Amino acid sequence: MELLRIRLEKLLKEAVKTIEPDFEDWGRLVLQPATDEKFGDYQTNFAMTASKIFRQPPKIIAESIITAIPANDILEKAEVAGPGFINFFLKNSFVAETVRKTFSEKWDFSHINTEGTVVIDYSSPNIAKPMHVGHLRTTIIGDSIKRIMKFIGYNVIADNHLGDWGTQFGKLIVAYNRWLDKENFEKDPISELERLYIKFGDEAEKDPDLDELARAELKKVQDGDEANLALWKKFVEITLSECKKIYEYLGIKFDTYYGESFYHKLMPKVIDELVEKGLAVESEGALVVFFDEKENLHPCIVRKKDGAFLYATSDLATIKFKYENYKMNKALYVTDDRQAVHFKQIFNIAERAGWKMEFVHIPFGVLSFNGEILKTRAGNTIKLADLFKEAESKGESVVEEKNPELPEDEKKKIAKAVGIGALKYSDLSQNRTSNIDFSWEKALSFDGNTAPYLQYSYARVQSIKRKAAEKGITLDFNSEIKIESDIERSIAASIAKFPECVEKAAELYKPNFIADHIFDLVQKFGTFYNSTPILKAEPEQMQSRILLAEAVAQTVRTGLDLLGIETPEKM
RNA sequence: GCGCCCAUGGCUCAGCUGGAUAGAGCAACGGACUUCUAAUCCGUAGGUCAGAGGUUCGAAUCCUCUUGGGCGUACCA
Repeated sequence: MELLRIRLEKLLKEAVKTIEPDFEDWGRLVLQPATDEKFGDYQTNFAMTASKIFRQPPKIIAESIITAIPANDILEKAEVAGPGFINFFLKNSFVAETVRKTFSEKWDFSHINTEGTVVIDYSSPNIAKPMHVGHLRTTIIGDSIKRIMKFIGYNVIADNHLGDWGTQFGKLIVAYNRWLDKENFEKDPISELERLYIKFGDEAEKDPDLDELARAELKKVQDGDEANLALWKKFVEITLSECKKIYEYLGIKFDTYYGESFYHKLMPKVIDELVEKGLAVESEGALVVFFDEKENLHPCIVRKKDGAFLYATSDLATIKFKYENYKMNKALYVTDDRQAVHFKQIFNIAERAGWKMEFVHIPFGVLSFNGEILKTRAGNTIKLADLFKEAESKGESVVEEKNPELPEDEKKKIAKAVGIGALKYSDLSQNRTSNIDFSWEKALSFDGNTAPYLQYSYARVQSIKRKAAEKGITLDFNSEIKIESDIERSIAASIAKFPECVEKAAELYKPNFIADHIFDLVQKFGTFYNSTPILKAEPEQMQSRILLAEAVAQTVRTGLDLLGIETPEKM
């Protein structure tokens, strides 16, 4: 089904062509959702921006556009307003029919170029360090963006670019060889690795030579030293299996796990190519790429003086690999804001190397706790296991209170969906660029603009449907939805415009647009629900109202699904 | 020093890349459960959008400067 905006744009274009046949600057013709319902459904400021070109006052242009709009069955009226806006009011019948069609038809996003592959790099934990809350943002935001891109119709590959080849291995090997607690390692390998990592940091502060040793050990890994390679492999296996448990728990799936080690063998060739193309030159013993002065970027080291590769090298290798193995549309990177400069450098180098594709760094704000940035070394992290447990138990206590008669396993499932939903939503519902100071209270809030609130509305609709079924009423998806009140009109319009908000979310990589939209929809539904009887209405009215409620529920479910949040049938 | 991000009611945040009277949620206050789940709903109160200039029909949004915060700045990722 065509988006409403696209439908309307076509009409508008026809109208403009009629009054100004030579006009071609269609980029100017922007249709926006109305800022207030009293201004209708959509508005355009075209008449104002075109005023200079057409050499006429905005209001005159607006008037002639309105009269030139071809006959159609979607528009109730169009009005000139304020300094020259044109406000468009859609017919109730058209909006209602659009809502009804959402039950059987998919939205058509063919006006967006989705050709080729989109690779999205997110989560990407550092192997051998335990994941903590700090890793949650990239994971949750990345997963949501992946879902959104897929919904639009992109062919998406979710890539977990594991940090499995970096400095931490050198440090860990040094620590492992010196301070390993064998018993603990066998019992709980992850926590022993964490202990060793922290221990190394503490020791290195007293003895800076240790860092040098660590670098040497890392180099040995990268050069294929057997003993070190075996240790490396062990560390990777241990942490990766732990990470995968977390992903499974969160309902997050990756298509590829091409970590840095995967690209290692490609790196020398990347370096060769950069040197060949005159991009990388030697400086102070290292191999470095310099940038044009106007870029305002500091030089980027692609090979250390000891011959080892780094983060930049592996990212460049990744890009070259993508360029050669996929028909790339976009390469997306979801990492925190502090890496912005790194990606500017990498993208600039890749472009100069001729690895053509669209690069987007999708940054998010840094997560802190009590004002301090979370660091494994500082020991101020919140363990994911604790966070998840807390989320579930809070969910459990509410379910227990509201629905004690449900079977235990269902209560458990609901508790998890609600608790984890609240957690994910607290992050996804705000603009990703803001820095967040983690708060238990906020992360696990169930009231107001939260996932449980949205899930609750969904569950209420399911409950109505169950009650209807008990009464022997069957849902007829072909029957008409009749808009009988302002609130119903408002709800229907919100549902019909939902895909446009997904489109916007995809364009700007901002899941919070979706959260905003469904929250607004659900608030309206709350008003409707509390003021309008459904099951006690006359048969025809009842059918129409149930369908509208069902459309709300389906939109909420779709929206929450795009955020990676589940919708239980009861709660 | 240079660069990036940020500043919106008491608190936490939206604000769809310049639109009409700046919106929510918490918290506060007053109302609504013999009625489809009160994890809800209705209402009241609360703002010089950090400050000053500029751009224009029109600025929280764009430009410049100032103040105050966060971050990054060649061998970490």
